[in-house]
Amino acid sequence: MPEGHTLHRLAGSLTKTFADQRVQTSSPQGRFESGAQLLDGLVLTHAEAVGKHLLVSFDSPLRLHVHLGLYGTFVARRLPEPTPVGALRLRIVGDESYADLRGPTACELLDDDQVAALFNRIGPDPLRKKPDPERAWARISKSKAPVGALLMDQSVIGGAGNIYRAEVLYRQGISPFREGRSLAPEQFDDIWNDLVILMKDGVKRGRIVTVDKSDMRAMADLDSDRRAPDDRDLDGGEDTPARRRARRATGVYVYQRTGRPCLRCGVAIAAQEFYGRNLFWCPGCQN
DNA sequence: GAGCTATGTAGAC
DNA sequence: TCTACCTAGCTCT
Repeated sequence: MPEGHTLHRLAGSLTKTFADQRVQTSSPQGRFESGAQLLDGLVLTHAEAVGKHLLVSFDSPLRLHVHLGLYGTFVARRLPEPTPVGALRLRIVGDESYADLRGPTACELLDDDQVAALFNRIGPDPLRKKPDPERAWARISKSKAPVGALLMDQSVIGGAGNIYRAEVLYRQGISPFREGRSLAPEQFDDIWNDLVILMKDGVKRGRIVTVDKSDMRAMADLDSDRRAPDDRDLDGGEDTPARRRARRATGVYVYQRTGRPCLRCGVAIAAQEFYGRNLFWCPGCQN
């Protein structure tokens, strides 16, 4: 389930697996049948990511555009290919491997103009080679919208999602409720630079870890009471699935850690629905 | 095995 | 603002 780092990792994996191979494509589910027919028999040249979008190029003017949405998957495995099961939108078969795409929000073919339009509507991506953070700052510095919402807006910054939003604001001690225009330029620079570090690390690891090495031990100690009786009584409530999830998430400071004490100030991590998504933050140290 | 939830977006209204 | 997308990991029974 992807933020930008997942897509960049996927693009690298698809390139490595299929580059310069003539591929067979099909849409067993039928929802991408015409597109799969157009791609069938072409040479896949490379894949790249921009924000949370994936673009796959072939020896053709058309490019495959995929957005995985909340629960799409695109997984490559070694041949032999198994019989398709369930809602399989697209299968790509190469010389030694195949890849299955399931449940995407977008799976379509784009021409050059449409690809250009896609790039235009996505903000600078911290994982691209030469992103232009000034574009993001131009939007944020003029906006009355809360910075917690701006960081999730893909036209402001491409690729950051709910976890990176929560974690980078915590790491920089900035309240998600502050208006974008109230940030100092240096604060934006710190957010951007931290995103670059965290997201690159996410690509490398294949998962999001935002806790600094120097805090790892303290976080583990903080969570060492996983089965302690008072764990159920942080705010007087019963144990819940959310709380159990939170206890497992030791690689992050605030995301899905509702009710757990903040590593730095001890105040309970807060959560609320915010612009239709769950927002997590520390009311003690994010101002 | 059933039920719930989630790292997201597009499109309908 | 609501709904579709229809996966997959987790918990509960």
